[in-house]
Amino acid sequence: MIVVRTSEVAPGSRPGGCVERPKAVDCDTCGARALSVCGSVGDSDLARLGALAEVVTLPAGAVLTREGDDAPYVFNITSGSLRVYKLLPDGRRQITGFLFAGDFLGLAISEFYVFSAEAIEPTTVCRFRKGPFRALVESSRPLEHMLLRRTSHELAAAQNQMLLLGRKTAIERLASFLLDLPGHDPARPTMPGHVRLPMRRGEIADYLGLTIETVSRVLTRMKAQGIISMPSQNDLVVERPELLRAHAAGEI
Amino acid sequence: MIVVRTSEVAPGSRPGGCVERPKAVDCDTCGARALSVCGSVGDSDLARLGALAEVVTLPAGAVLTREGDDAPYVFNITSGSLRVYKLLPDGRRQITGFLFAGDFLGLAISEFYVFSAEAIEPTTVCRFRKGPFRALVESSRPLEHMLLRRTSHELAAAQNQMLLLGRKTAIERLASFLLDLPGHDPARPTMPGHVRLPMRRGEIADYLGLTIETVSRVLTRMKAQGIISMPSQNDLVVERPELLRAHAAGEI
DNA sequence: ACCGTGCATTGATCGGGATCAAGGACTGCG
DNA sequence: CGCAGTCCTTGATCCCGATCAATGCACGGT
Repeated sequence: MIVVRTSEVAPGSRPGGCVERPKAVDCDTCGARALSVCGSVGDSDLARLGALAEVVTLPAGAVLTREGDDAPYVFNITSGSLRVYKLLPDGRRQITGFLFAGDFLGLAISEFYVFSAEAIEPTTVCRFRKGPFRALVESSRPLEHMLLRRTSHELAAAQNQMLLLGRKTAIERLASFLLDLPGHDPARPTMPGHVRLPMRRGEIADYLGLTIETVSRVLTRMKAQGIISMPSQNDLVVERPELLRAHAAGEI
Repeated sequence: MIVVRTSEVAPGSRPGGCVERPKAVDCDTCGARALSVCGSVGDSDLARLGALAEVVTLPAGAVLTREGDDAPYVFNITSGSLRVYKLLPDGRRQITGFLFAGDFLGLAISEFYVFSAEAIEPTTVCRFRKGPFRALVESSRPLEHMLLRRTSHELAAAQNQMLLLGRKTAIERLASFLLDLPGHDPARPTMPGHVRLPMRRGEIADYLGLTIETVSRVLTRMKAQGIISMPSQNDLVVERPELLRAHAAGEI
């Protein structure tokens, strides 16, 4: 039995504090469409999707799902970011993933949520009732195909995370994490190597199977070695991507 | 950088030693059919599946796939067991799963294998060329549906394994592992609580993110506490399932 | 400007599991 | 049967990351 500092458990969460403002949905102007499952369906199916969708606006810390609760919805993130996690009875937390605009939540469909999900920052999601959504999936071949593709990719990512959690050292975990974050694709018009860290140290720690202190120490060490720099606590610049990649692969 | 005892890396593997004996396939008499994706398709699709299938017989230690290799096949296990794993360059190994009769390998489909897979004991699999298999999936709605269901379940299992690897203690990991192994469903006519361990200690260790020594010590401790008994090295009886469950959940 | 609060960093110490190192047990084979 | 090879168990010691404990820092409220 391991006692966990209670402040680490879902720090900003306010049970039931999820502010919901269902609005009319306009998929045509949705910035996340190209990134999400919605981008794979034709016009008629998109109209049906839009008819099913409710836009929900979440303030930072709002609870979207709670592990074990009845699961009436699946979600598509349109902006912001979420933490998805599982808890042990004594409060130990494993964050299984961070979700960003375009990501889909609810692939591991079951009668009950098998994870909790909370907004890290102000976030908007499209919410679908599971029943009608399933019916739409039944009738839309491209949508089901896209879901299978996405689920397969998530599974592959999960297997990489198992390698990380089971066998990598602290610095290798951080290096892998920083490379996986959005912000490395050269297609984007942002500063190259610039990575935004919307989550706190405690969330990084719970994602990587480490503690806050170790995360902080490793980041400090990386700064000292010139591998990264941090303009602010939540912004990071990869100065030596090749070193980061070598660490991530366990080659150093 | 961490040096790994080379004997731990794929101990019994013989590169290229996969003995292949393609035979005519008779799905009707296949004992694994009820357990596998094949069980979900109608007679006509089953006939097409059977036409695509090649039965491959693997001796213990044979290599089925190698991470990074070109991936022409997907597989369905009909008997025996496999280890599926990923390696770091220095030989550290993370086993992402053990597969048994009825399990499907190749859900995380890509152009290249993203994992290695080897037979733990004498094993038979049905092998399908990826292209024709995909075409069949395209044309069979129930098959695609079944694949999505299976992939979703695997994803949920992977998330549980992340919790295990990131946050559970050694005894909690072993307890969870023993409960997840086949042999606990009351439907089966075997001795209740009896579990077969076809894999070696080193494989259990690499699955749970531990070392051989720790696995051995924890099993010894569990025996001393009367939670389990071990008639032989590869056979285990759960004497106190409620204690095992409490440990697995992290409640002790 | 001054706190108060929450998060991040840094330092000192601890401990669970890794590593190092023998033994012991099982299995197949001459 | 004896022997070799392989795997498993057990003991001694070590070390990476956890834990305990301040301190630093940014921001918001008054």
